[in-house]
Amino acid sequence: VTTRKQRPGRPKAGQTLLTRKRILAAALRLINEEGVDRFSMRRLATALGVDPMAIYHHLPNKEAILAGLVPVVFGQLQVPVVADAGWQGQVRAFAWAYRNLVRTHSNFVLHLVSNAELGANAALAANERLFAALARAGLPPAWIVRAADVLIDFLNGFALGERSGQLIGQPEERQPLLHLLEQHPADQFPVLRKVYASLDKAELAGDFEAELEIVLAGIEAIAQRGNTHES
Amino acid sequence: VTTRKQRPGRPKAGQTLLTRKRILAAALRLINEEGVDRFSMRRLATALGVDPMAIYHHLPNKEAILAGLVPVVFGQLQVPVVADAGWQGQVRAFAWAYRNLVRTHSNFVLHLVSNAELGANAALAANERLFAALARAGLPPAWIVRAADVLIDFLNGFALGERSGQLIGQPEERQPLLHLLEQHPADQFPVLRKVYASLDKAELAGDFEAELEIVLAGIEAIAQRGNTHES
DNA sequence: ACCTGAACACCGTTCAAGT
DNA sequence: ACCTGAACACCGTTCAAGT
Repeated sequence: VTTRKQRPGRPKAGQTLLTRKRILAAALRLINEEGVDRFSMRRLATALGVDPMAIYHHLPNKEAILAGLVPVVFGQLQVPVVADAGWQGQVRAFAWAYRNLVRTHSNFVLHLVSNAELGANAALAANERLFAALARAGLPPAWIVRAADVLIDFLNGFALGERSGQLIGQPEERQPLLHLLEQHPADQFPVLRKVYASLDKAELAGDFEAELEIVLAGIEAIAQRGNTHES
Repeated sequence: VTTRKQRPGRPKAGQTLLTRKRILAAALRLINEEGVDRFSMRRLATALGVDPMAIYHHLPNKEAILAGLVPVVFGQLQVPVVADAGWQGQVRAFAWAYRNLVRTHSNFVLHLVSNAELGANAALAANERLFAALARAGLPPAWIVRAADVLIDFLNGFALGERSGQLIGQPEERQPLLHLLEQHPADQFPVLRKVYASLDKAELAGDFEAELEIVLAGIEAIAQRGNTHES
């Protein structure tokens, strides 16, 4: 006779083990800990102490879990109100709040950036504050949208660079790139060598404040062009 | 007696079916056609008309295939030499070349952006030209690196937005966002509503040239600050 | 109503075997 | 040397069954 397998079963009769909320919370924790790639329905079920298929009773599929996480994460975006600051101060406040958010949920936001559709919901809540700040700069509507696009692209790109070595132009931890440079013949990439050679150690790290300043300066320049050209 | 399965076998004796080059070319074609997510060793083998395991004789694993694709793709980055242009003209030439590259291989570059490590190699070839252009602007080394970071973040972000609806601040095809806006109560997101309402149809599309102009204006402003503050 | 478990159609990769 | 095929440890998801 074969031995019976131990079944989990319900711990308390009539009581619900799983809820949408509990599933989403566990999913976000898993994703933050080990990334979206390693996140799976089966691992999520194990983390919840439940059969993999139990989840499907509360959320239709894996995509729905990721979509459900969007408002959970972006609901945490808290832009402080800075009453006595100009539009640049407002944009800075937004930028830092956004950066803090994507830092604490970098694995998930990373996935959003390259997938989208998911992000449209998040876009609403995030953009409202940013648009308001940019409107204060006196930009015409079309330029508000463009400035917001450039800023968010920068914020996402910077966040991506911080967590993963770097790609083409990501800040921070530039050592891998320097290491690669050493492996090439000395006559290759002269400009890169010269620039990096003249940086001190502190300057090798990505400087969020400084790079944000470039974007702000660009927006300001456009705003001023509008003031002199028109009205 | 069961029937024997037809075996593929080698078409011509002593002749090599697979090469690293052929595998990489097929992989890039597959990725361009259906994305990195749907790309698998088994599908690649099918496309090559070969047993899935045959590939492992030429490349050690899936990651090696993606890594091998980096020089293939970024080797195609061709920045035209614009002799009679200032630094802004040089940067514009780079920006357009980069944009064209990521457009034709958007699925792959998209994957690079959120993975990195892979990209360090690509970074070298791409950044050399960009750094040279930025050096002409009279920027100090630390600011060359920052300006390059901001520009590449913008270029990657814009490319991402073009191919996938949009995330938080991606350009082009803003209809999903507008659609979402309509589904919310009319008193929510007043600034977003006002801005989008005053845009005409043409302005709803992302404007690469205009957004690039913001970044260039920012870099220029920083370069001029340096000229007046120092030296 | 809520959960389980077998099943199906997929993955990447190892390893022994064929030619 | 180069390719095959069985096998292993995974996936997401459907569906019938249990309580």
